Amino acid sequence: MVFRPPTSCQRISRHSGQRTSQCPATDPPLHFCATLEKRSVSLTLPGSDARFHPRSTARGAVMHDPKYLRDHVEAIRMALGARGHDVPWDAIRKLSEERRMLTAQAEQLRHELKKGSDDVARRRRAGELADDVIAAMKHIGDRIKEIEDRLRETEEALKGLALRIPNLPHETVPPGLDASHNLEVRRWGTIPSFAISPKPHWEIGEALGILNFDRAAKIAGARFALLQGTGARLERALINYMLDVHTSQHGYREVFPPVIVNRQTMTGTGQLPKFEEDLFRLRDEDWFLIPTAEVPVTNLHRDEILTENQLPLRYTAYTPCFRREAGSYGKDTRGLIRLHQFNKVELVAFTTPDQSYQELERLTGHAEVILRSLNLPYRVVTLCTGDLGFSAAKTYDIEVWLPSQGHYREISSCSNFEAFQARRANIRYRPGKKDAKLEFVHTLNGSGLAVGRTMVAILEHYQQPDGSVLIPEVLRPYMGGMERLTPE
RNA sequence: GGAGAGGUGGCCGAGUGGCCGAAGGCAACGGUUUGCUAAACCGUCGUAGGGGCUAAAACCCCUACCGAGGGUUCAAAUCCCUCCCUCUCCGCCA
Repeated sequence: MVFRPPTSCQRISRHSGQRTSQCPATDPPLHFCATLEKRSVSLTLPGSDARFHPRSTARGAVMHDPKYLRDHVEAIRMALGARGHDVPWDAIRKLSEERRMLTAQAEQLRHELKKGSDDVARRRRAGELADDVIAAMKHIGDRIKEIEDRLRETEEALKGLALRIPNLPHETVPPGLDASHNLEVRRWGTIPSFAISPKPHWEIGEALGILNFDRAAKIAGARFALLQGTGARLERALINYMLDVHTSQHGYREVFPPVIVNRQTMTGTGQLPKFEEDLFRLRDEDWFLIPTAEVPVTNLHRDEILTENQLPLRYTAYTPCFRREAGSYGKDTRGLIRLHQFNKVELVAFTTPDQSYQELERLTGHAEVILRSLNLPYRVVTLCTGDLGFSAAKTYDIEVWLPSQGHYREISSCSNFEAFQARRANIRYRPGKKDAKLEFVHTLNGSGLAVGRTMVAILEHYQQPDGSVLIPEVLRPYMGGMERLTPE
């Protein structure tokens, strides 16, 4: 298996709107994902100027120039390397060409039909008969119907496949197979040494009486947690503290969105169609529980046209998050690390393309501020191509040190999606320059932070030999001045 | 859950079968006027796909789009059906 991350991604300034402003309610637009339009993928491909413009009309996605698409299918496939391993490229290419052909035929016939109809109108007005034209047009109308039926099928098939193509990694993303190839960027804080071996957070919490997993299992099942007393209050304190910092110090606007969303919303941010098995879906409805606030908050501006001077837009949201955790059997079965329901404060940003990587650094820094103020040691790693999520172009994971496990664990994940989500969700902006075309915004988000895992880190770092746990100073105002958790 | 009203361009809002990509207004942009601002006046002004011409644009031609999907018709924003969404009233409810 060969990994070919895009090695030299020279930017070419090209922007192009590509969709109508309507977005079918249950039929998300076709997006060949990828930020290709903004990058020249430097591969040995002829004429690959990296433009890749699917088109969508109210009928759905429609195809264009086959040679063009073929170039791009190839360019994307090469650039994705192993990330594109399970994408059916041949089928995409074949369907693309078919769509191109059918579109051309349909357009030609519609042109004739239009002219014929005008002719009928003209003759009627002149008081002439038009029966011959009417007969001919009737025939053409039937042929159009046939072709459009085939076209519709082709488009649906193509769209279904194209929505499964992941985003392209940014040029600064290190190549690699899996998490072991992630690149550490920086560390902060000192890893503490404990006189006796530090207890895991669930032992600490259960001894304090603030965590109860037996009851959670009774009322819900495995991978749920019950917080009690000061534990519940600490969770609430963390949420409030994080929101306060992000709104008053970092300039984010607080939102509190629905945690149940529809299929189109899930498709806009990239959870669907590929990852349905990771989501909780409501019975009898095309509704899903959100796995992260990224989903509703990024979709705030779906199908909207923003103005450049509105950007950047920065939102923060506290929501519960729900994940099936399918395929994680046996991992992190104890404690608060991996639950079906957990709390998270999320940061979401919309920017112009030229600012998004600056924004990624900024946003990551905002998440780090929380850890620093809690005095929790952490490191930042850049995910390698093999570990990168489906929709992301670049991701920094922030990992907090967990004393009981003796290693760093993810507590935040901050990503730039470039235009990938904006394309799927049709979020555009009008550049300030006169005569400027509409462009897709860039979207970003990051946890700031995962509340449950922050609780884990606090319990473990602030545990005392007598079984109590000190409350970090910045949280004390949120705890009624309380300085220490003691057995309840 | 019951009854009703409505979804048209960035926004508001006309438009009941052909000359409608769609009047008018607002906003925006360019200009004239102006001490500055404002006002007035003139002009431009939807999006996407394909093709032509280009070094690339501009520009020209074709096609699609009036909530979504389907139907009737030579021809649909306009007529019919289904669905989605919004609003109002009634009932129920945190």
